[in-house]
Amino acid sequence: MDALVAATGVSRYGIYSQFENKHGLYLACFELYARTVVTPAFARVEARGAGPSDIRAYFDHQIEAAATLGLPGPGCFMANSGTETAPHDEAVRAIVEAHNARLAAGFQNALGPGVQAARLAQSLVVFATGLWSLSRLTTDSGQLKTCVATMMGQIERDLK
Amino acid sequence: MDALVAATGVSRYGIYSQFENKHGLYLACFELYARTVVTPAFARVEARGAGPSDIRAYFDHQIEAAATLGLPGPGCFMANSGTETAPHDEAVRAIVEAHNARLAAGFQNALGPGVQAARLAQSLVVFATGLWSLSRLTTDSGQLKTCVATMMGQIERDLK
DNA sequence: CGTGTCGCGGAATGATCGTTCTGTTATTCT
DNA sequence: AGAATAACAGAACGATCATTCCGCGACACG
Repeated sequence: MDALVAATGVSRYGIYSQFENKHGLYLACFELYARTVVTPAFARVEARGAGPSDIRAYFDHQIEAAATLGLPGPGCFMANSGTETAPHDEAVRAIVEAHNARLAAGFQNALGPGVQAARLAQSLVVFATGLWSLSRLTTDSGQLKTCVATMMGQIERDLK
Repeated sequence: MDALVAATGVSRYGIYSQFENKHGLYLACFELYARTVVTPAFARVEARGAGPSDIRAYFDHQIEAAATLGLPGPGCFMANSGTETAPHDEAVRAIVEAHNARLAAGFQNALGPGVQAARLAQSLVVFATGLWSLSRLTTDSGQLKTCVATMMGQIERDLK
């Protein structure tokens, strides 16, 4: 909380008058993150008429952004919370699972209908989770991009 | 530390006489985990003459074991530490990166030589990281197995 | 101009946690 | 058997952290 006060310039009083406690603030962060980070980045994948190339662009753009801010980076707030706090916090678990379901739906939107596309979409959620996790360790954005290219190349080949 | 004393039956004195401090104990856990968990589970992938089916068996067996102990489970100690502590702890970062390199080498051993196999192996590391992360959230082992089947199906098709 | 309210900085509070210390018991060696 | 060592349980200490409290200043409004 001290770090938060120092970084934001908001007083403890101000924070505790807006949020019940630290946990409430934490939960509020998910909504903000989903609206200001996930939605803009994922919009093209969720748009009508999206295709596999939009998935590829989504990954590449996110990697590029992370590389610009400096790798290893903070990764994805949703993915981090999924491994760190979700197992001990039912509210967080529900949020992260809803987020993963959103990702799966978005991927399937871009991959087209069919059971095989659904399976691929689910696998892409797994892949994305691992990718953001690795982005917290590696300094090499090229390695991440290669993985995306490999994965997407397989998927595009598979869809034909 | 209290939980550790209660769970192991070892006294604080005993713990602190074997390890310098909590961090030293934590680092020692990685060696134990690698030797008693990773090595036995991953042996068939690393063995000479291994093939893609051994990778598939490795994943399926790990999922089965996790489901037996109860899903959502603890996931993988290496993967968890990679997202949680490695970013703030250089020693942990080195350990987890070495582990990931080991995984990549093992996967490539089972996929055969060639630059494409190397790329697939790297993507499998990403996939595995995401898979253990998801195993901390889901209660459905079938979902995890489906992802493995999808991923391995693609890879085996690609190698031909 | 005075009064009341709001928000602030920062000190107090209470809990938790890693680590150390103390008195006691078990064990080993002579 | 007796002395010395080792190991233990649990109390004590110091630090950190979330949360609350308090005194002060700024601003609004009568």
